Amino acid sequence: MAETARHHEPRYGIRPTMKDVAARAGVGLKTVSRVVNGEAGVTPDTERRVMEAIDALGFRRNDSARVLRKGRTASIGLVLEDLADPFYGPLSRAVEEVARAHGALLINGSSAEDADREQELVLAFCARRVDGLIVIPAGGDHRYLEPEIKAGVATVFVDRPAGRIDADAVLSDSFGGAREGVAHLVAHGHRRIGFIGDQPRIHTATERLRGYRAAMADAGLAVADEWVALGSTEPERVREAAEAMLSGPEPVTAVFAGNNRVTVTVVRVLAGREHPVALVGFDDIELADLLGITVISQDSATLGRTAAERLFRRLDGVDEAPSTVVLPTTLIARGSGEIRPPAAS
Amino acid sequence: MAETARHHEPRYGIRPTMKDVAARAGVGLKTVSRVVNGEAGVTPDTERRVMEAIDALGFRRNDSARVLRKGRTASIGLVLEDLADPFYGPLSRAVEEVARAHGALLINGSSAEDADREQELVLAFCARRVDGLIVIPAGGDHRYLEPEIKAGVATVFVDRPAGRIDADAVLSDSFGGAREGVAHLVAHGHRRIGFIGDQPRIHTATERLRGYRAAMADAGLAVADEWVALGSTEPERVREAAEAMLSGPEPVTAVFAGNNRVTVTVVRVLAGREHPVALVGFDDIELADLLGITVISQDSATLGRTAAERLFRRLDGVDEAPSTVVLPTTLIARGSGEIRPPAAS
DNA sequence: TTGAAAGCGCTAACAG
DNA sequence: CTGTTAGCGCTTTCAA
Repeated sequence: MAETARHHEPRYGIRPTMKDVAARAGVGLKTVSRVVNGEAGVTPDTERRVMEAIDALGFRRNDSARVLRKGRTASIGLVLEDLADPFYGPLSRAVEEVARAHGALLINGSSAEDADREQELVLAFCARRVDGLIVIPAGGDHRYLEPEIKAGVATVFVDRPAGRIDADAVLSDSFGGAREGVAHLVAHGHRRIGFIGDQPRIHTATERLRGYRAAMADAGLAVADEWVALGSTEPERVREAAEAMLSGPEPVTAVFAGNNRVTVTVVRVLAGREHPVALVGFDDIELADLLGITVISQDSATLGRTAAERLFRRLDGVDEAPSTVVLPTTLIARGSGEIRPPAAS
Repeated sequence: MAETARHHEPRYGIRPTMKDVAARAGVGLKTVSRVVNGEAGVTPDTERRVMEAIDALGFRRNDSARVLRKGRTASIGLVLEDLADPFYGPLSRAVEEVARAHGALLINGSSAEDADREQELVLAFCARRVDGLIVIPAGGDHRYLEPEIKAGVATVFVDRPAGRIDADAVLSDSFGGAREGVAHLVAHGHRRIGFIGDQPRIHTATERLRGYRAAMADAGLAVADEWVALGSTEPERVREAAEAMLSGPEPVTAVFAGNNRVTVTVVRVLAGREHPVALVGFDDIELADLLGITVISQDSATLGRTAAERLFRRLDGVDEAPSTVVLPTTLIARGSGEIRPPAAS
């Protein structure tokens, strides 16, 4: 173990290669490769010697070189909006599990809802030669992906469809879910219902708004402009929007919240109010059961798993036309959505 | 756009290389490399021709080859326990932000609290030649990392210290936080306080238990065996543990929950009970403000950011002895921790 | 300003 | 069963 000649110790930052292992074990380079990759055709004795050399040297195969030679990286890239959002954690984890089952690693990136950043991440992943890409798009134009897809990078969009290209997508039923949620409020006697959602450039936001309008139309109810607020999900903005539609001569008696961020803030606003206001939110939230929040639940883990499975099916060579899967949502009644409007209303 | 000779179209799955770009632009390979990497010494006219060829061919530099030559990958690996746990989302996101600021990509993996899986992930990351590693350890022995660290892979442990090697670590003050939380309960009149925590092999679990015992000792209170339950954070297990210590002849009048998973379940258990029981939980939880849950808050994003900054300082060549940073926790009183024990107690 | 040649560490193809 | 050679796509070095 202890070497006397200090300059013979492995230098810091230098990694042994297969060549080094081969020299130490007194075998050929290819034999080392065989052992490292568990290929057949190596004497147990030779294998043992190679193994010893590997351990002694602390050898670890350089996958960059391997990738360069083999063409495949056994890794996939996931671009989402914000890993810190509790909606994306389970999604990301589900993707990871599927990747793991296929022996692939996951590279992650948050676009922060910025189209340029999305593109930057996607292209960086492509430069790393990920085998496939799962994208929750921030931008609305994905033609920049055409050369990549042509080059064989499998791509699946999740939560929102791709823009201006034909690609696989796995979505939740935003329209249907919102429609059901708003219909639920209508069924409990509400006539003046507000909608607070994310920015209109986000597909799910407009789909949910469409669902809201459909439900109102189904019930023969007009929608006042002041009842609809699309924009950032920053707490201040949501708070202002909520307070605006809850005051004035004709306040709403119920609110439909367009996503988990909005719901959380609306719950806080409503908690500080005298008269109860009904609420249904899109996306389930932790502890919503204890707070009695009625929600339209979408399972983000299923979204991720479904997308990842589709991706690997493509990587396994399945060659069918791109298609879109829409996953159903579930209404979970817990109280807040069953509050009736004040009698005078 | 439309090519008539179908067999002249780029074949599916084949990517253009710098050589292809060079041929098309009528320049040398190195000139393409210069343009792609924004190096000086290229005529604007030449550059334009190269750019055109790049766009026409849909060329994207192969970073595997680049890495093989340069030695650095501009990527770091993050191994955590479970990306779906809301505690790790912000941590991961914070690491990502720092990495981004340093031009590095993030490879992510969940160990699922399994030591073998942790090692598997870490070594896979090392094979990809990540420049650095941020690890939330699941296992207790990290000697397998010695060759990697010797080879120059910067490594920082987060949330829990490394086992059997000397390495940088960024931790929360589990001991001090738990001690403060339990002291808070004592200050509100409690004498019989339960502790429900994670598995004893997890460092933070035992540290928090130590803090609990210290606070009890500080107050001159004995701890009955039935008041302490360490184990899985599965809801059923936590529920059973909570119900056990809340029943019997001498039930606890307050519970200290060892982490966010435990807190969530305990809150559910207590919600179904007749008499109020005090609760302080380690980790803040979304909507805990609305539920009035008193917590010992630790900022997981700060944990991640601090670790990542330290990692990049190492990568920038700072060469000091490994050290441990302990971040303070904050008690946030919201009601559940200020409930007093029943008078008869 | 530009390009030719060498080589990073590995695997594929082929020989012995 | 084992080893040799070529070459993946890029950057480095050096020469023009």
